[in-house]
Formats: sequence, C-alpha cells, structure tokens
Amino acid sequence: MADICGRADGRFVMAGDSPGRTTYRVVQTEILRRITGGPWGPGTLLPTEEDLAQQFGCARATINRALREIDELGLIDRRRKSGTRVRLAPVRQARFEIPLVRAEVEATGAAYRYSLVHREMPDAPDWLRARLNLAPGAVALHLICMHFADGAPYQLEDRWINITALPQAEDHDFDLQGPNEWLIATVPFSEVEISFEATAAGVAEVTHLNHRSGDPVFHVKRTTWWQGAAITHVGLSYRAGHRMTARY
Amino acid sequence: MADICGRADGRFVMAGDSPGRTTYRVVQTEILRRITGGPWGPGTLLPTEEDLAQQFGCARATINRALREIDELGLIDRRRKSGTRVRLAPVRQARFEIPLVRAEVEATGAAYRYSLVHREMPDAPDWLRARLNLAPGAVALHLICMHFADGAPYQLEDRWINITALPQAEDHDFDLQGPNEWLIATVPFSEVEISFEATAAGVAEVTHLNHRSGDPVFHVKRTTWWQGAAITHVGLSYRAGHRMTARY
DNA sequence: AACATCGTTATGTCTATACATAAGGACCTT
DNA sequence: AAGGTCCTTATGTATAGACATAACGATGTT
Repeated sequence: MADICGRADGRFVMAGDSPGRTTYRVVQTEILRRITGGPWGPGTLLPTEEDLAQQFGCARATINRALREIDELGLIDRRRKSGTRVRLAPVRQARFEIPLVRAEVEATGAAYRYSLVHREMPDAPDWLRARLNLAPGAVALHLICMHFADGAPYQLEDRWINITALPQAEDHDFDLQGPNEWLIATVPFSEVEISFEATAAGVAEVTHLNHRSGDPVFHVKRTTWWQGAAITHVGLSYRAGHRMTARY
Repeated sequence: MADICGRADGRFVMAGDSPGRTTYRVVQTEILRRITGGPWGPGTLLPTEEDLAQQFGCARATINRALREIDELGLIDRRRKSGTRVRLAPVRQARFEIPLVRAEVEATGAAYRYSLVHREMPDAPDWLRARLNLAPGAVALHLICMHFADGAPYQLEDRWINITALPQAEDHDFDLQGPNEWLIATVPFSEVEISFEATAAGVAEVTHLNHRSGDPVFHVKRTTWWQGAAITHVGLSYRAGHRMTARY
C-alpha cells in the first residue's frame, strides 16, 4: 500500500501510489488506523476538515469524502460547528446479502433443483388478509415449493401471492421456475420486510425436509410491497443446521 | 417534496426546495422513480452523467454522487466506457443494527436487568482453542450471564474471553455490568463474525430461559477480533418467540 | 435566572475544470 | 478467424472556490 510518512511538522506525505490507491482511500485508511488503534480513541475530537486537508496536503472535498464514508460505517459523529468526534460506542451494523435460493445453493457447488409441490387458489385466510391488506373474501394464489441441493431437500417455500395486485400470476406456470425468480423479473424493485426466527417443525417440514416433529427450524418470513401495494408473503423453512453468517 | 417538472425539450426544472432538499437528493429521487416505476426498467442503459447533468441543469459531480449512492443500493451497474445500466435483478441486501441487549430491551419500554450466573477460568476446550486460535493449555475466562426484560428472562449469554489477549478481563468485576458493555468500552473497534441459527434448547436454556428441553431457540454466535487477535466468543440464546426484523 | 438575538464556525453541498483509468470498438496484422 | 494496437468514451477522482446551514456560545434583554 501507499506509505504515509509522518514528519516533524505534522504534515504527511503520500508516497508509492500503487494502482487502486486513490487519495481519499489513503486518507481514509490512515484516519481509520488512528481511530481504531492509534491516538484518536473514543471521544476524541478530530481536527477540522480544513486542518486535515492541510496536514494530508489535499483538498477539503477529499477529506470530506473520506470522513463521510467513515461516518456511514458508524465510527464517528459529525456535527456542524461542533466538528467530528469519535463515537464512544460505534454503531454496530451487519449487512446480509439476500440471494436467490438458486444462487445460494449453487454457491456451495451443489446442483440446484426446483419442484412445485402444491398449487391452489383459496379464499385468503384472515392472517394473510391482515398482512397483505386484502379485501374481505379476496382469493390468493397459494404455492408450496421445494428447493433441492444435490438432490437433498434444502428449503421449503410456502408462498402467497396477491392476485388482485398481480393478476398475471394466475396464468403463469410455476412448474419449472420458482415463484421468486418470476417475481423478481416481474416486480424487480420492491420494498421488503424480512424477519428471522426459530420455529418448531410442523407437518410440512416433517414431510418435505425430513425434520422430526418439533425439531428447531431456521425460518424466514418475507413480505413484499410494490408502490405501496402488498404483492406477496412467503415463509421459508431451511433444512437442519442452516446458518446465516455475516462479518462487520 | 420539491417538484420536478418535465418540459417538452426534455430538460427538468427543480422547484420548491423545501428544507433538507439538496440537488443531489432531488436528482436521486427522480432517477430512482424512473428506475423503480418509470421508463427505465431492468436492463436500460441510462444517459451519460454529462447528459443527465444537462437535463437536470446541474454539475456532473452532482449526478455522479446521486448515481454512486444508487449504485451502493445495488440497483445499477456502472462501468467505465460502457455507462450505467439498470440491473436485471437488483442485489438485495438487508442491514441489521446490532444493538446492546440493554438497548434492545429498553427500546421495547421494558426495564432491563443484568445478572452474572457463573464465572470460572478453566482450560480452554478444544473447539474454543480452534476458534480463538489459542495456544495448547491456554486458560480462558468463561462467563454465563442473564439479561432480563421487566423481570422475565430475555437472553442467555455464554461468553468466553481470551485472557492472553485481554488480561485486564481477569481482574474486572462482571457482577454489575455485562461483559459486552465492558468489552465495547475496552475494545471499541473490533472485527466481528456473527451467525444466526435455530438450535434445540439444552440444559442451560431450560434452566435459565424456561424453555422445555428440545424447544427451538433463536441462537446467535459471535466471534470478535481486534488487530488480528481473537478477543472473545459468545453464544446468545433468546427467549421463546424472538425475531429479528429488517426492511430494505 | 431565564430567555431571545446574533455572530462565528465546522460541516454540507455545489460548481467548473482537469486529469486518470477501464474498457469497447475499429483497425491492422498474422 | 485470431490476436494485437490504438483511439475514443464514460466513469472515477481531485481541485479551488463558493455559498448554505446547523448549532455553539456570547451578548443583551426581561
């Protein structure tokens, strides 16, 4: 990496700019180093952007960008007039990528297979009507699907689709393609609420995922809106031992 | 919000700038609107930054910032020379804030209480030595703690601390303050790996969380490093019915 | 002491301009 | 057809300079 050389007068010199090493990144790295391991512990008031620009020998806009991104990480607190302060307790946040099941399976090197287990279009049950804000007596498309990894059950999908908002779904054939992939192609930019919990295996999980009744199941519920209208609600049950992992 | 008025010549006029409405935000909102509901569906090649700057009547740097942030959302794909394209399938990502248990409990309006259940300093078991990269025969500080919400069990914490890396931990009194809060104050800027899973209630969960044996438990495992050295590993078991929720 | 006013200051944003850099495409060679 | 060279183009970054805006703190008023 580009070296940063401290000098007696407090100025810094950036040297050896290897490819990919932009000024704001070098500055950012150095500031992060000072915060996380160096002289700028929690609570420290940083020099002003102008001072830092002087010290690093760059424009204030460059310092501003470096600090803005560190702010987005949750490590510092920036306020007009008061200046930039290192947070006492950094705001911890984890980012999870939510992949398609297909991608999730194929990323492990396993072969992916999909199958539609069940399809019907009953009156929407009360809990679903409440969740998707459906009219009384509305019908909804109910799909149960299985996703396999190398032939073994991987995920059970229990999906409801709002036919009023998405009438095309009624005529679509979900035998070959999972509803998720179709939905993403049809309604690409939706709002999502997702939640994770541990549930006990019921009849469906016992039948399709080879769980024993009452076994712990990693379960995801997801509701999707588009332009204010609820489109679909899905429950995903994973095979035994499933984990979600992230770093931050 | 500030209105954007389309004109016959394709130019746009920004009007009615209410407070907080900056140019790049207005531009961003309008571009997002065109992508998510308007003419720029998946696969569309957007005009160049220069063209957009012309159309919106602002500088290219402003367009650049708006597009850069949309890129970070995972909605577009930007490439030099090729230009900016709307992703066929947006990259879905959820952000979870990882709060302190105390904050988590108090956010629900409940009163928080902490208690130390158990403290010892045995030889580190093999699985822990592997995880924290400890020397053979190393000892580790083992703490079991409970977190209560309005007097009811909320979370069981089973923590191991690397005494070699953090010798202060041995002398600290964890009777009043949870190890998490102490660690955050002591080692504020650490790297973390976190994972979620569904496990079956064991003896500890039955004893402290009132689960029945084998009940599903929402379980979190977290390992923390600082400057390359593993500091601590913790397992968190939640009371029945716990959920983690996010929107994106 | 409580409160309103106002100047100062550090960050927030915007602009015009410049140069850097990745990469598509045309052209030429083998 | 396959491969290499060079030109062109759109994004990526950096800059100086300017004005906007939130908010601390001092000053004056009730």
